[in-house]
Amino acid sequence: MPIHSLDRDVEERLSDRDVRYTRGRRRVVAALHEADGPMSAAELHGKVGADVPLSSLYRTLAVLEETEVVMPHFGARGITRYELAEWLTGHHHHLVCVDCGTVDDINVPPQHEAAVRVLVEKIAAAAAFSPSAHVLEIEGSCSRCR
Amino acid sequence: MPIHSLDRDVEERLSDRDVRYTRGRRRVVAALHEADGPMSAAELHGKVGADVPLSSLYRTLAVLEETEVVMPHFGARGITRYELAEWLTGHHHHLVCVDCGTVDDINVPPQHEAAVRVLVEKIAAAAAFSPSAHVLEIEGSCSRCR
DNA sequence: GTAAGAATGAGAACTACTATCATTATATAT
DNA sequence: ATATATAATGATAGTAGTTCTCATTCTTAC
Ligand SMILES: [Mn+2]
Ligand SMILES: [Mn+2]
Ligand SMILES: [Zn+2]
Ligand SMILES: [Zn+2]
Repeated sequence: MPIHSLDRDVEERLSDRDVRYTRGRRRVVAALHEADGPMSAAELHGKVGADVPLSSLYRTLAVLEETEVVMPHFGARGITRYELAEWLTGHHHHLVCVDCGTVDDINVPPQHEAAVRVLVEKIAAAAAFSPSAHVLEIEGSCSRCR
Repeated sequence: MPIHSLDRDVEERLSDRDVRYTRGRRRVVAALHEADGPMSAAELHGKVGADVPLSSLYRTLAVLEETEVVMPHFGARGITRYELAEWLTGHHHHLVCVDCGTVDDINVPPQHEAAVRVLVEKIAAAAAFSPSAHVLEIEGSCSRCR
């Protein structure tokens, strides 16, 4: 998705909720748009510039999470990373580096995704659990660590 | 797996690495064995008894993690939960409650597990990534929250 | 038993994150 | 355009979860 259309979508979502889409918030959304996987507060701090205070960054992330513009990811080494919500990016999965913790997005072709969904339904049904979503993460060593 | 055979396996693993299998460590392993999903340090503290200091509990968990008797799980709301490693429990997946964060083990019948593995291989291959493991978590509301 | 090394307990320290509050920016009304 | 109300921000203090330090106690090997 091009940045301007993303920006328009986020703008609309925020204005619907009477939340302002300020310069600081735009910078975070842009940084997440450029990223190729979820980013931690510290990583974002480096990317959007250290002049943005960490407290503001955390608050911005909290606001964007409440408005469902971003989603938290808790999958690696206990640090929270954020990514744009799937209604903005499309559903996808992750490659997680077991050595350094880096998380990269991976797009799954539709037929495989459909197969995953079917499997999840079957597995959940056997436990009388009705799934609202699934998370599939593939672990291995990233190119930097290999 | 019965507790005494689990205990024997852990004992052997630790003695192979010249690490002692002490009373405190046994209590943590037993608590994890009785649990039906990964447990946080706080939850374990409640279960093994508040007389065990938290610092000792954390250290015990660190030792058991280094020796690969337990594995950390980072999937819910940023708190680390521990479970017995899969060489002790068998490979399995998780049902994660999106409301309260509870994580429950779910066993996947072999044919479905095989299908998951095949899918993971295909998806990873498309990204030139060679997977060492996969994590499949099914999200929904647990029985308590429903 | 004694000596050496390992484990433990108490508490300090650290890191990621959250809350507070005074200041600044923005939006709306006039 | 100015005034007023409200929202966002920055600096900083506070909190929760986790790790580190070090003195003491327990185990193991001799
Ligand atoms: Mn992602
Ligand atoms: Mn489990
Ligand atoms: Zn890596
Ligand atoms: Zn629940």
